[in-house]
Amino acid sequence: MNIGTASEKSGLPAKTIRYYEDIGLLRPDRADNGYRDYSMSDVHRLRFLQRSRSLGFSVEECRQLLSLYGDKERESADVKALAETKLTEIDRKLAELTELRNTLRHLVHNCHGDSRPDCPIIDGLSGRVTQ
Amino acid sequence: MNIGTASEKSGLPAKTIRYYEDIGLLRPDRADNGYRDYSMSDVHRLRFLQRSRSLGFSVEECRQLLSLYGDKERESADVKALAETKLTEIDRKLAELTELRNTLRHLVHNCHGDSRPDCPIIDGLSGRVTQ
DNA sequence: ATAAAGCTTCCAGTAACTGGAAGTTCAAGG
DNA sequence: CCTTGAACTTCCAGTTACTGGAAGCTTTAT
Repeated sequence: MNIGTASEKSGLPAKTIRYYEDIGLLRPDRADNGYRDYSMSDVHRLRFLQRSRSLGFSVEECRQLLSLYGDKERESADVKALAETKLTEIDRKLAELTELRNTLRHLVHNCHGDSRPDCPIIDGLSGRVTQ
Repeated sequence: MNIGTASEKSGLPAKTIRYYEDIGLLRPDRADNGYRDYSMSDVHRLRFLQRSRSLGFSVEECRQLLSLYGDKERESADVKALAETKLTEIDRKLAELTELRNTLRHLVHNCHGDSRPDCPIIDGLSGRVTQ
């Protein structure tokens, strides 16, 4: 499929997809006319990149995570260690995101129509800070 | 407190904190010696920035979210609408992050020691793709 | 008193896109 | 068959969000 279709399916702009190719994150085929030709497997990689980038992982982290996806020696110890490191990171992000959501939800439900600007729950937006 | 302390408490490098001041995300006091002087409220803002940036929100989105925090007209309709938009976004991120974690966990637990490289659950890494 | 650590500004460099120009190829309508 | 517009190509420049380093001032610790 052409880059436009891959863009639609992955949720990434065509520009970004070409950029990811430049930095070696994927290698789509080329059709006879010179157009890039994406397989479903390419689209999976792209969709994965879209997701993990939007969740705050760096491109280099994504490259590592993709190695889990593509690595033929997936049972090796360091690949497993990498996955576990990332799992811990994801769990931390999940906790932070949950906290952020709860606070925002409180803000929407409890502060609506209240004209006092010193609503104390707002402090929760910043999470716990070590004093 | 000095920038070093604020850096420790917020989890942001001093460089980044100065940068956030440059682009108008906070305005710490200055001590007589010219050093920046951060209040606990500044640290809350910084911690909030640290969290939301690491979760994939852009600086401009963070600026908006901070307006929820600081806006004295917090009961206005558009501020509430903004909070609700962000809530939806956060819920989507939560779902994606959860999926990513589950797949990765599967990968770690089910594929360890298995030398077959075509483990089908790996496909889950990229999430559902519209065919 | 002096050295090291921490602060200041400023300027340059990097990461990860993003926009636009200039040209080629394809799909649809006349 | 011709043309016109959308989609594709490469290349280069610009933007966002930092990040590193120089040069110099202030504070803290021996």
